[in-house]
Amino acid sequence: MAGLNPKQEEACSYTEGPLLILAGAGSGKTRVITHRIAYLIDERSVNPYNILAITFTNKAAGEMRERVDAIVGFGAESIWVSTFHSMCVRILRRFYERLGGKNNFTIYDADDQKAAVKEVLRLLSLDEKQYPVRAMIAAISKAKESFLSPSQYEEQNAGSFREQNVAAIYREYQKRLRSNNALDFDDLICRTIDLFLQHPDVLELYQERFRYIMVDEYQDTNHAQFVLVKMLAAKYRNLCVVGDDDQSIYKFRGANIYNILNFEEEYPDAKVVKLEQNYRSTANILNAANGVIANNEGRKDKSLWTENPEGEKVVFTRYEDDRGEAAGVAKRIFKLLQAGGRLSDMAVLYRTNAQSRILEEQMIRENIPYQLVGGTNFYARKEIRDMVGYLKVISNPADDISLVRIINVPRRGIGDTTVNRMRDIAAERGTSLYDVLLDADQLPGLSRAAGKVKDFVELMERFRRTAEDGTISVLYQEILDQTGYRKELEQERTDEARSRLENLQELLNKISDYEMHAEQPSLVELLEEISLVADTDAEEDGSDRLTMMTLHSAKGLEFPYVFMVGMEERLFPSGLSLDSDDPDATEEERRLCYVGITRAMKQLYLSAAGRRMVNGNLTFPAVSRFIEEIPENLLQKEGKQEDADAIFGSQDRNRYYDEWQGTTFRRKTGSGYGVRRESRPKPTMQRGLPEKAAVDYTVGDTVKHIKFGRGVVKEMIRGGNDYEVTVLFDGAGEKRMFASLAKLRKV
DNA sequence: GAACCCATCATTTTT
DNA sequence: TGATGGGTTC
Repeated sequence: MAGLNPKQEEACSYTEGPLLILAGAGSGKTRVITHRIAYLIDERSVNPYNILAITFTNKAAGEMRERVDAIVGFGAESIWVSTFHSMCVRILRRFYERLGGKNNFTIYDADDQKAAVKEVLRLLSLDEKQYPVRAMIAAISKAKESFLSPSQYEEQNAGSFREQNVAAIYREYQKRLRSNNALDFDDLICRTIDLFLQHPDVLELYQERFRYIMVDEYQDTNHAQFVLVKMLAAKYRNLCVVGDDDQSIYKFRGANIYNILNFEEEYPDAKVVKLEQNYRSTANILNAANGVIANNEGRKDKSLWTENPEGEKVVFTRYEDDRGEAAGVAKRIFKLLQAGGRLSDMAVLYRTNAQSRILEEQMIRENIPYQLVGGTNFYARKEIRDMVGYLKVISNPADDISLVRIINVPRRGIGDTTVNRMRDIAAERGTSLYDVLLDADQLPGLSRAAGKVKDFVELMERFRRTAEDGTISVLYQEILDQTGYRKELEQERTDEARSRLENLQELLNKISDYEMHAEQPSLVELLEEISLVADTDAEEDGSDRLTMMTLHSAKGLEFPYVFMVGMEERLFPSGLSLDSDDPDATEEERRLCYVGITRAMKQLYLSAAGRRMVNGNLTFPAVSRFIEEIPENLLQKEGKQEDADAIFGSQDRNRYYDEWQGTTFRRKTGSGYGVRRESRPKPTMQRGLPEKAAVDYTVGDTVKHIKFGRGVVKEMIRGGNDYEVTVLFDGAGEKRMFASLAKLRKV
């Protein structure tokens, strides 16, 4: 195991029984996981077929797959590298009938859920104000995660009138999903658990298959996922979980930090390995991070250290206002560029998406190319959702939610009244809406609309026939043309319509791409990928751009130069977390700060503004407590450090803490900034740099890879003592891999 | 059914 | 500030 430190090596070679790897930021976690897999196969003769590696995001799964392929070579493809959700889909597609479902089920995403809840609220005549859709979805999700059925939920909250209604919403929601033959994301996990509980033979099948299980980002697992893993690992108990409690930042979406904190109680015989050597950051940056996180209680005891040089001090700049901050960041970026830095080495991180606007405006003004990561994703766009809606109905006509979405898009004279009447009939008959449409001409009271409904069903039936014997891309084009969707946009002749058309073209590209690469393309599988793979897997256009994103999106990434803006009380840590009665809320913000700081490799710039526009209000925020938690000797402070003094003269800072609400002013209308946002550049994936290696080839050489065969080295980037090698293979196309992992031989 | 006006409301996000 | 959703009007 060349190039691993003793702890890493220990983690790789401990293969039997439960293992907890506490992997600090930048400690070479992914390397350990991939090496461990290789070790299992090479040294312990484990059949790759018996290995399961679970990650959280598709991106992580993709990267791991690539690295595993590169290091393992032949046989690697039989390792399951998967997200929780795609693993469950795969299992359910095979066995869902055992639970009485149909295996062509549709997966409902957040938007579909929202539509379903809204329908339920209307049905139950409940007020959206009192029962906000978001909160209802959260409540349902939470209930599912703790395996509470609607009735159990009702019982548990028997005392509360409101909760009784929530239970009713949950019940109706679930009923709807069932009759629509749809599962939401939580169902994917929970129904798989149901399947295992009700059919022990199926569970055993997978226990036998997955004799070695690894879970990455274990601190992000929720309760249901914990249970699922536990069931799978129950027989062989070869469960290795990797995570960092200090990087747990997703409590708000169900992550349960106790899964990792209590792992040793759950598995008393567990071995614990701590990876505490950081290879990423300078000592100053790392110590700043340590200083901040030390203020949290209830964490696993560990302290990151590094052999890296001390480096520059962490810079903290207080700007007069938010615009000044954006300008200051831009100015600093120019300085870095002059000194030979590259934009792709820099990132600006912020707490809330709302902060991006002012930064974007500044970057546009200064002609600094940038990319936003995250934000609205491709599949959330209206035109895409519409087209996907058509595909969903074609694939699963029972999907009422999607049917209602598209039945009058583009306008075809089937208005709300008609739809509601037909829904009533469907409810009466106990059939799906689509079944009602099928005999629209027999229906009473639809006189005028009946013809239009009939036209629509005929259209849909034609699509279904195409779906049966044509390709998906042909079907897609047919939908675009025969519904008049394309024509309508073409006639609009606005920038927006043009961009929508481009997106529709992009979707076609994705579909064709899928058809070319899938082993056995099917509409069901395509839709599954669309639902499960949220973000556009970025075309890496390779152009040199600044990256801007939220702190959350930055997890798992690294950049030589990092800017963390808006280091202000009530922005970061967020006001909501400070007002929360949950003491962990502020600790989670601190972990988020820790995550942000540890993204930086060479230089970290922190900043705050003395005046900031928040939700249309002018505020005078105090400097974030996190700044004060960084040891003074690591900080280089710039700008006016006093708080609202800049505006109010000499007032006590703490007064502004207390009275911040009193110091906000409503902004008068009319001002506004001149620059409008351009269409957003598409998000691009970033990947981290690894560590060591000695190589006997260089750019231009022909090399051989165990799996991909012959190829020519196109590029070698040094990262630490490793090389990131880009090879153009004769068969497999261009691949990037690490010299230390890929067993490349010069030919 | 579409265009407009007003009121309301604001973390973080992947699957 | 801005996005969004509901209600109103033509």
